[in-house]
Amino acid sequence: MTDHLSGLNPEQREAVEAVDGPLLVLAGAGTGKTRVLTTRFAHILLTGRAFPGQVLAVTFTNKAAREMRLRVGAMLGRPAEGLWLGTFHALCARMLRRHAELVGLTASFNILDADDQLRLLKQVMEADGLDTKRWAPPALMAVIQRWKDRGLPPDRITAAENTDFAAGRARALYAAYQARLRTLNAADFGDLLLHMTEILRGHADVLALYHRTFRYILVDEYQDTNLVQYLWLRLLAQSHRNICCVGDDDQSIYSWRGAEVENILRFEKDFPGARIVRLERNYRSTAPILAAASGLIAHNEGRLGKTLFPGRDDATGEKVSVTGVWDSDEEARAVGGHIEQLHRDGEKLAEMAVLVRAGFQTRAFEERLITLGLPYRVVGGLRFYERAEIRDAIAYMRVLHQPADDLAFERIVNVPRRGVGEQALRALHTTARERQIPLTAAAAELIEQGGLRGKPRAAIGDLLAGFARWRETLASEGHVVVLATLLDESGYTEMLKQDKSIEAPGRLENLKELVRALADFETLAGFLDHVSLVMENDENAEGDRVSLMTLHAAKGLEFDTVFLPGWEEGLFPNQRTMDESGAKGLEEERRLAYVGITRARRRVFISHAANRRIYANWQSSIPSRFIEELPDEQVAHAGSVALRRDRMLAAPSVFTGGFPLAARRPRTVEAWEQPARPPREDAIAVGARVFHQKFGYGIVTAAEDDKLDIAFDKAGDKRVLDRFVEKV
DNA sequence: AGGTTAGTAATTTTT
DNA sequence: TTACTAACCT
Repeated sequence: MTDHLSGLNPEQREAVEAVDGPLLVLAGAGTGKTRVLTTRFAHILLTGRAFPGQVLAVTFTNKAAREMRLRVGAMLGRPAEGLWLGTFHALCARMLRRHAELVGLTASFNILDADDQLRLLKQVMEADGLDTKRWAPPALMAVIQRWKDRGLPPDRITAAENTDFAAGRARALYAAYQARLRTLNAADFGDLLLHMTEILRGHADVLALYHRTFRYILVDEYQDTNLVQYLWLRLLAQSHRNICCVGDDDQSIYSWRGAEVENILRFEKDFPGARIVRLERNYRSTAPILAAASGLIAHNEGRLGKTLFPGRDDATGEKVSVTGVWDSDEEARAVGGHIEQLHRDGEKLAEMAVLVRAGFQTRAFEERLITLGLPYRVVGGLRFYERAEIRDAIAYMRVLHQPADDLAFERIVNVPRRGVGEQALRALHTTARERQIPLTAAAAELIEQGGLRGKPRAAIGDLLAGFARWRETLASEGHVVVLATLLDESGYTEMLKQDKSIEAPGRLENLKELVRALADFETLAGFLDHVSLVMENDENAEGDRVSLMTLHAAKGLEFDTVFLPGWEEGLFPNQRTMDESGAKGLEEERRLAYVGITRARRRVFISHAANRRIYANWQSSIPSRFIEELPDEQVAHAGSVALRRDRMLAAPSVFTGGFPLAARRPRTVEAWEQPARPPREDAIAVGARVFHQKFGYGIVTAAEDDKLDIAFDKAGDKRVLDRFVEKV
């Protein structure tokens, strides 16, 4: 009976066993947070307090939800089914489909992604006669999203709130946007929470239904909740108050997305009599890493206050290394060299990560790793379902499934090019608006009545006939076959085959992958919901590779070795954050630094460059204040003494800007040089046509050992290692 | 309708 | 520097 409790430390055990009443678990980095949460879940079920369907477990990411499901299942000894376990958005979508009519939608409403949202909003703004050059749609989108984050529908926006955008037109535009969503039978991400909260607030019977259903509530990453998520939780928890929130105020790094740390700081006030358990024993990192992280985060005010201490006896280890380098190129070389050295000493590449403040920083490291021949993966970036070709294919499927999906139809009506331009589209829109019918219906009508002529008429007619045909294929052959058919018959694959750009072959591959992915779903509707809610991107996950990602993307992960480059004022802490959010922004940047350091089990390498290229020109920069804030005794300034003096002598004046290239001679350590490798067997000869993952197709112009000079069709002349190309 | 060019802007982004 | 958009040309 208590099997699942063995191996927990006293605090963890307390957090698991305090089942009744409100509980806040303050879980520092690496203190077994997930373990507590899953064990608590299993404990509730195993002690017979609730059936699986009576526990509501909320996470932020699909990944976290998947992991929890897996681990709960393992503890129960059977697959965990029938659980209300998922992300805020997925759970709300599931609930909202039951009560959609209460907010003017039907159960089969569409969930729009960021792209659709923006296009729709832009249309609304243009319809209102707003100059979208002067007033950027993304800016208004952000305003609207912040309102939704705070649980505010248009009618609850006060005049005082409404001054920011386009001289007070934001509220009216918001209302118009919501009206458009309703006519399209669609909801955006924010709506899932907003609608559900409104329903729970306004319909006592629905609220009572969920009070009866959910006897226990578990919440992960509570520090990242926004106001509407908090309201939703509070409504659901208000009768029994069996709510357990797990979080770490020191890891709150999403305030710019509407997250409010105050939610966690206020927990005791919101739930009087709440118990608070602190998890401070860290089982992940060495003592110096923990001390460095703690020393840094201590500079923040307004914390609930936790101190991480080593939970392992063997937690001695290397000091945190801080290195100053001349410029960003040297930084990339140094990091690459360290990675290579560690790899040669037997460390796994998959146990190393380079964590940067902003996405563009990964490029320098990518290039360096390519040169060194070290495999890597970039985490984040464009997700699979966000790629243009995938979104196009899905748009076709959406129209197939739901002919009234105007946004999807608009996306593909001229992709591939069919000669349908602005004119034709405007005619469709006009008819659709006048007759209050969807675009596809308007198109059919216009063709019938001769409202369209020439090329557009034939093209749109063909497309509509195509959809009719594909709908039959869907009925007879199923959704997997229809996608392949449709891509061929619409000319989409042909378009990509004709496309000579570097990306085209990859795009075709992605579409094949999409067809494969589609086979995992029983129905088209199920697949489309998955696409909206579970945008994930797992390719490249396999194999021993170095990880490159932003600090934000690294939250929740851990590695033996972590590289933290670019610790310079302006870049990290980021100037724009400080300009926009002042002292609060700085504290969030510091938490980001804290997250970065605490990702490491054994080694942390921080570096800062004296010169960095920003767009076209070089700029000199000074080390991040966070470096000074690290406790001295935990830090080893590797090689920086000489470099510091060097920098003082050679650094260009801020006023002169650039400096002669000759001064930029890096001091690359010899040991980092490329090790000799045996030549590969299927050696590629001069004149061979090859394909490179990053540079595309090209012709080999020279070969020397394992290095090839290649004239790429698009990317120009490059020298690359032979194992990165394949013969075609 | 579609391709070309000039001008502008450039974090982080769990869903 | 690059990437994207809006105006401009064919």
